[in-house]
Amino acid sequence: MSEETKQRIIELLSGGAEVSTRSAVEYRYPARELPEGAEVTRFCPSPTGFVHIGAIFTAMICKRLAGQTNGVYILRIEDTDKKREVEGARELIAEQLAAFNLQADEGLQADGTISGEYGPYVQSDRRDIYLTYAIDLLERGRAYPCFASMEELQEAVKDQQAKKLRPGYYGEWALWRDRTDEEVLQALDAGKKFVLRFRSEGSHQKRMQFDDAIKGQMEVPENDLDVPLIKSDESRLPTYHLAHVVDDFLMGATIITRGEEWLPSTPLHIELAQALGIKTFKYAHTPVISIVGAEGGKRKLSKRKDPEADVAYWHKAAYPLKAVKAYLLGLANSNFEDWYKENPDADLDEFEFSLDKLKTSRSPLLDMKKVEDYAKDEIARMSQEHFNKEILAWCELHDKTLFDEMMADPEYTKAVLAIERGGDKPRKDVAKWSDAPEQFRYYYDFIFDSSVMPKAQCDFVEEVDLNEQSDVCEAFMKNYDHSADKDTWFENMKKSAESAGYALDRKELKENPDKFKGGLADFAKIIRVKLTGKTRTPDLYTIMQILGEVRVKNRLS
RNA sequence: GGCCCCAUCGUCUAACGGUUAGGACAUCAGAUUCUCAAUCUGGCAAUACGGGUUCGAUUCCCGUUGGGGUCACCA
Repeated sequence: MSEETKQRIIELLSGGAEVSTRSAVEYRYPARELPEGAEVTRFCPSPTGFVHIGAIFTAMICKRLAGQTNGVYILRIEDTDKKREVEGARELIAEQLAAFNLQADEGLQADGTISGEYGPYVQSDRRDIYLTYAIDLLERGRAYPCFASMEELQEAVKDQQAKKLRPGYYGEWALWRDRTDEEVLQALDAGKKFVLRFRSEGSHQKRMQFDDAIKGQMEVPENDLDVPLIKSDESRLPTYHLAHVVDDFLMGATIITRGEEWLPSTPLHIELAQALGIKTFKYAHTPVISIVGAEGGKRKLSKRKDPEADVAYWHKAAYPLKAVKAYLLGLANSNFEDWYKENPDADLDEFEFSLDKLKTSRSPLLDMKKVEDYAKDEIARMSQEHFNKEILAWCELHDKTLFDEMMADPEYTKAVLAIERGGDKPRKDVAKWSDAPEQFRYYYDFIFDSSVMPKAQCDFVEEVDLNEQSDVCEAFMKNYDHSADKDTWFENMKKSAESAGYALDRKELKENPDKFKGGLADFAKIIRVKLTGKTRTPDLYTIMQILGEVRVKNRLS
């Protein structure tokens, strides 16, 4: 291609503006002064308004890798696709990462500011930099304009499929790879849009090798695709491929941690780096988190079908995020679980993370039950103070009625929230803060009375005869003494149960089931449901003590 | 379809070529002076299949089957 033609293209790409030379750009990005072995990692989400749980997984790995080597963890925003960008998404990403304690050392910060000397950290702000490298490639004959329309491209793919050939823009299918200057000039004159494509020198017949820090030694065919480097629209923004290589080179990334879905395009990225004359990167392709689909079989966690794929879900349900992170860490490193058991109070960042242990992980399935298990443990271990704070904070935001009731009598609420917490065997019935209403609303008369009958109670009413219910309550109240201690209280309940026709001895009940209306457990169940509207609660004595005599009497009579 | 990755309980996983194939979650049973998801005890539960190599294979090799990823001017 003649110099003249190249100049025309450069002018079009840059819009006539001066474009820096590579050396001028690279001068602004000096080598980092970091200790031996320090890793510079980067997490690069797109601002689509959706943060995938798998992204948190990858971000966590990035942060840990940098953290434990005294390196740098960069948060870069990849917004080269303006069509997909959602307003406010950038802030959302920063906030959600911060909530997981995954704020970056460099780049976008939780408060929306940007820090670091290797910026800009938003790709759309780096357009001219990409242009510099694209033009460098063009000048050296490693890039060329392609004027093919979408239709033509699709046509070609159809053709390839019909001929059972590998689809793609390569070899003889690379429509504009070997056009003459005249043809290019003609297209330019006609004002046709064009993308700047990479001129690959690879061959699909030849094989190449690279080492993946997680997958190990890989051997794959070379890249031979002439992929687009710069898009055809007036933004003149680069594609991911160019942006990745340029940014990570300039920012001094030492390891590219990214989802496994990038594995197939790694040969391309390696060739691109070579074409630019820069050192190729070390890659670590992390497994993708999956879920069992309704159709059966594993599939990628999808944004539309699985609410839990979106990190917003975890925030909304208000799981303690440390637990979610612990679960994720356990997925990544199987020895984490043991470590965590031994160091339950340690900061998760103290865990020595290893990429190596990810080798056998293949798109693990998200196990909500296990996450909840972690969450319950986490909450059970929390200090009472912390627990109260979280519960109240959630209620204030999401259940104002309950919150107001709680605040109306702080001492009472304090007692309610402390039930069966602490000690060796704390209850584990709260897995997320949004469980609060379910767990605590029955302690408050206003809500207990005004709310529709809780479901447990509705079912129960159908099961147990109404008269029987009042008989049981009556019998119970006859012997009820609010000031009695627990043992006495229990003895009194037994007395009441017996007089109402319930068996005290399980064996006896088993032997003569017809002689009794039920066992002591059944008796207690009726009391429990009348008192709380639930079939599962902490122990009755404690509840009654906290509710107080008046409430107990009101509810049981 | 081409290319790539992967194959141990339902799930996440552990096991220098020699283990009664281990753990965690889930599940089931029993225990705990009333419920319970808490606690304790116990149970069920896996090396996809077929060939090699080897005294010996979950482990190494080959094939089959199965699953996943990817083949965009999306990242």
